[in-house]
Amino acid sequence: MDLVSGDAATSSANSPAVTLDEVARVSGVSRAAASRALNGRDGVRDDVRLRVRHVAESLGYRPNRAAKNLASGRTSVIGLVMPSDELRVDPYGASLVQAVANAAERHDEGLMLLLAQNEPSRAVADTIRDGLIDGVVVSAIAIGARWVEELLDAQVPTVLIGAHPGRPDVHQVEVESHDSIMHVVHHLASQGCERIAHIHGPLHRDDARQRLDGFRAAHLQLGRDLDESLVVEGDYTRRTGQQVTARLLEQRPDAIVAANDETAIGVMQAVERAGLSIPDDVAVTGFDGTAAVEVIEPTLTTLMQPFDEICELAVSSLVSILAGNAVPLRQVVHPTLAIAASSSRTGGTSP
Amino acid sequence: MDLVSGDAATSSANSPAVTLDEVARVSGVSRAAASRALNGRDGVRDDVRLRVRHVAESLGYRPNRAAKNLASGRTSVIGLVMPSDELRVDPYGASLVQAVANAAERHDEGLMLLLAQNEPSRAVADTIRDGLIDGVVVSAIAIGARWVEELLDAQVPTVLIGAHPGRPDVHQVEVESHDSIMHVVHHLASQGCERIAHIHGPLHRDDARQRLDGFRAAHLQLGRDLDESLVVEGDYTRRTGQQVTARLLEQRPDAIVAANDETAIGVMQAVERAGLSIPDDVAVTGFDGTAAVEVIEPTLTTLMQPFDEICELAVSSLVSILAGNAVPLRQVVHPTLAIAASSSRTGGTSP
DNA sequence: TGGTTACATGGAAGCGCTTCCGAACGCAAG
DNA sequence: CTTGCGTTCGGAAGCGCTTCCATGTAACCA
Repeated sequence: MDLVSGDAATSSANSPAVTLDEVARVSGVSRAAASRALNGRDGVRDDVRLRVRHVAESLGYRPNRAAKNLASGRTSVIGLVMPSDELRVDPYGASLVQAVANAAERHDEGLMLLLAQNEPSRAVADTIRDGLIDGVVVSAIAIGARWVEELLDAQVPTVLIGAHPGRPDVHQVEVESHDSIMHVVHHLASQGCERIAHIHGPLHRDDARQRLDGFRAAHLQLGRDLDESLVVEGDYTRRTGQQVTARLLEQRPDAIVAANDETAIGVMQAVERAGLSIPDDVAVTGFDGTAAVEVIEPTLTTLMQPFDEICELAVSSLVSILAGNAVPLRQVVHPTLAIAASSSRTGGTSP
Repeated sequence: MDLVSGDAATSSANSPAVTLDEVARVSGVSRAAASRALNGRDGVRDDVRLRVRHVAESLGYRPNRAAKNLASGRTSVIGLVMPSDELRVDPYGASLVQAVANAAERHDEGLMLLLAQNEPSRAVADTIRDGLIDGVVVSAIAIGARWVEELLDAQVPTVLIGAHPGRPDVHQVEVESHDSIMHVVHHLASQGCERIAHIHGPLHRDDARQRLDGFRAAHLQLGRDLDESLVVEGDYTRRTGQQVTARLLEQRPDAIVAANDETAIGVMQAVERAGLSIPDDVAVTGFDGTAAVEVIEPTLTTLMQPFDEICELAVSSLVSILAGNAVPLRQVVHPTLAIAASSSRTGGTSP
């Protein structure tokens, strides 16, 4: 087996790397002025700024991040914190990572992945203290875990993706759930569904509670009595969705509103296994709009989370906070109801 | 609840951060000596080193990464490069990210996510030149794309996850595919399967070709003539697996070896839709062992990639390369055949 | 015209760390 | 008692950047 000696220690350097000094010299100004010109600080005449910028570009100048960081105390790197498993287990996590990565890139911020295992708050806090990152975006999936609370207490600039009413002091970007689920129930009703069931998420999570409340509210609005045996608990996983549905079917629901897509997929599997047809025997809806729903059959009616919008908002808020600007603590984003085959009965009223 | 548990070690924003100077002063040595002591460089007596280390710990000293980086030219952060979509679309990508993140943490390296969109080689190269990261792990998924080739040419310390025979000059960690697929075919034969089909991946990828070759080799070994109409092309996606299978079933295969799990899941859907039973009418096997297979029914026989091992190897190799050590260019890791319901016929010989 | 304000500019002081290099020391050999 | 060598140590020079501050210049009003 052939070896290669790692002479790579000099990694970055094939060319000698242009420094700010050079840019300044070529531009005929001081390093201080050049710095100001390039960073949009004022104290530089416009023509000088333009000249410096032009020189920088033509020289292919790229500021050394480490130096910048050391001098300014800012890294232009943000962290994304989420439970280690989530990424692998739920497509929601993957969608989130991707969207946050894109948003970060758009804002010219690096993205460091901080997968939280057992006692991550310490690791994250350390990472920040070490000067590696400026702040973090924390996935809602983690909300409720003790380490998240610790992290929030740790004085680290943070934006939460997901609602966390227990911590109104922390910036959060949340997805409207209550009215959205109401909307879904109304849609199902319009399809002629009469016994609409709901598999909710773990109720210590606010999103789960919102969805359940919305489900109830819709029944109230429709003037229907809700059969409580049609409301059961899931845990956002496919497997549980499947198991719970097996039992739930005994209650003869003609529609099942799942709290998320993974659950919905489990529901569909269980329904089909029971020999019932979707949507005619049982309509099914989800929540999230992850890639998983694109490949399921029949296509799943779901509330599409605007991942890009959410993450863009989270990242831009964080950037704003880091810049010292005021940012609303709570920002709400609305999902889109994507009606597909799993809830479209031939006899139903189209919305 | 209480994060600020006493020691100055914990609070991040409040206390002024312990510097090397302080550690040195308290230890009664120069900053130079302290640096050497803490970094394991020699030129320090053992007792001094011990003392300094002890002081550093008791003070809760954490070196400022930016300063370290600026002075040393090393960042202790590595990048993970993969196509932007892959993370969202294929659980393989998610598994990989998670495993790499864990491996990086184990090696005390930060992990920066570099999701490649259109023209990322430039972005990645820039990121490195800016001094943000030392090297990259590149997902095989991207192999073949032009930007990868550019990246590989860019003198960036790189380890590829996946085989890339076209670039024997680049470090790569690959999963053995050829013999593994042979193994699968033999297993299917032992279950009484006689018309074994294969849906391979895009043949510009080496893993796809390896698997196809292994498939053929197994038939040779079994002394069987392979009906070429049983070999069809997929693209590693679920949807295509489904579409291709619909047609493939006309050839009356009694087993389908899919090139990866996503394809296999598509296959299973198509087979069930055709009213055939798995495994008795058609046995199905996959390749990867992502989380997706855990929730599919019937459980899928698959070759489990040792994600942790692969990524550990990739990261430790990269770290080694960065340290200037020699590392084998090609390292091969073996998957495990996990036999499950999708290929276990009641009449078959158990392995 | 003088006196003020307003702004543009460059010198220089760091940011916290690594590392080169010469000083100091100890010790064996000559 | 010297010489020479190996080792341990501290001084100091940066790494490339930001930013404070003193200086210089032009523009303004009275």
